[in-house]
Amino acid sequence: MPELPEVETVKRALAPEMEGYVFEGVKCNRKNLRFDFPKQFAKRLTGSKVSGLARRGKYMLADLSSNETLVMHLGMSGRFSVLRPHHSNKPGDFHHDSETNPKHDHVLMDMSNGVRVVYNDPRRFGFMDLVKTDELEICRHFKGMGPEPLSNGFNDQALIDAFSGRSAPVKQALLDQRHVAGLGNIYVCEALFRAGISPSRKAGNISAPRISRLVREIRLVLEEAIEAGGSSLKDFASSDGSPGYFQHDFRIYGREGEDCRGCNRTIKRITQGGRSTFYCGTCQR
DNA sequence: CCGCGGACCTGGGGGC
DNA sequence: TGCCCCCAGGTCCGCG
Repeated sequence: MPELPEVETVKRALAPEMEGYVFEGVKCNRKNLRFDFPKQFAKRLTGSKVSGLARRGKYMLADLSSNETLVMHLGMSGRFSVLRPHHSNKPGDFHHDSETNPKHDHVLMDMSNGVRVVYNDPRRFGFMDLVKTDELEICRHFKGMGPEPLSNGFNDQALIDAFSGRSAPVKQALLDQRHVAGLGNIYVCEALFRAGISPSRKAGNISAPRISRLVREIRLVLEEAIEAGGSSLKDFASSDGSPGYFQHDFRIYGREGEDCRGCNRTIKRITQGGRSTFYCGTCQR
């Protein structure tokens, strides 16, 4: 369920388990996810140290001592689990995460601190890649990607410029990672509701003050979601360290037929670009 | 270049 | 119990 806040939460959960440690063994249980794994994937990782974890949009990045960066995308259903050796002391005997079906455990990463990081992804829309670190920004994943919504590069003028002349509905424009990075179906719905903007309105037809409001609400909703992820992380860490995903309290997403919090009228659902959009026809114009 | 529709996958839930 | 349809937090590609 990975939009920006979920990926950020996963990154924060994995950082203490991976940063500063070496890949001692890596195993792929199949040759591809959405795409083939890169050539010699496991071999190129093995023996390299993770100097740091980072995030760009919905991608998680692990900078390596080999001067490559491991690029990871969770698609729709990707999850990481952190497994620790069983108390039995038997080497290789790992506690199992009951939440996920082990037949979708596609990548196993054994770190030098004894932790095993497992990537599980039933739908296999996720993928992993290895890119030269100094070419990260020009690689196919990030070339043309828009600004980070929580950075200074994302501001009123940036979104005005990005939307200028666009006839696409603002819902679609916000999902386009070239305009702003990291938003997905949920947080686009939430941000548009909070900003009082109809998802069907043409992106190029929103006044500057309303774009300014949208910029502010995008930031706020993402910050709140990251905050919620941080608190759910504490709960998970006490059990098996599995990052997991959290239920944020959405105001509009998934609430078709319920009363709008703003006006008590019924929340509607439409389809845009083949995906559900939830909105209030009264509060959003 | 832009916008749109389909493709890629598996699993869960509801209706019959 | 099974079957069939719809739905799901993402992107990539090819068409007009």
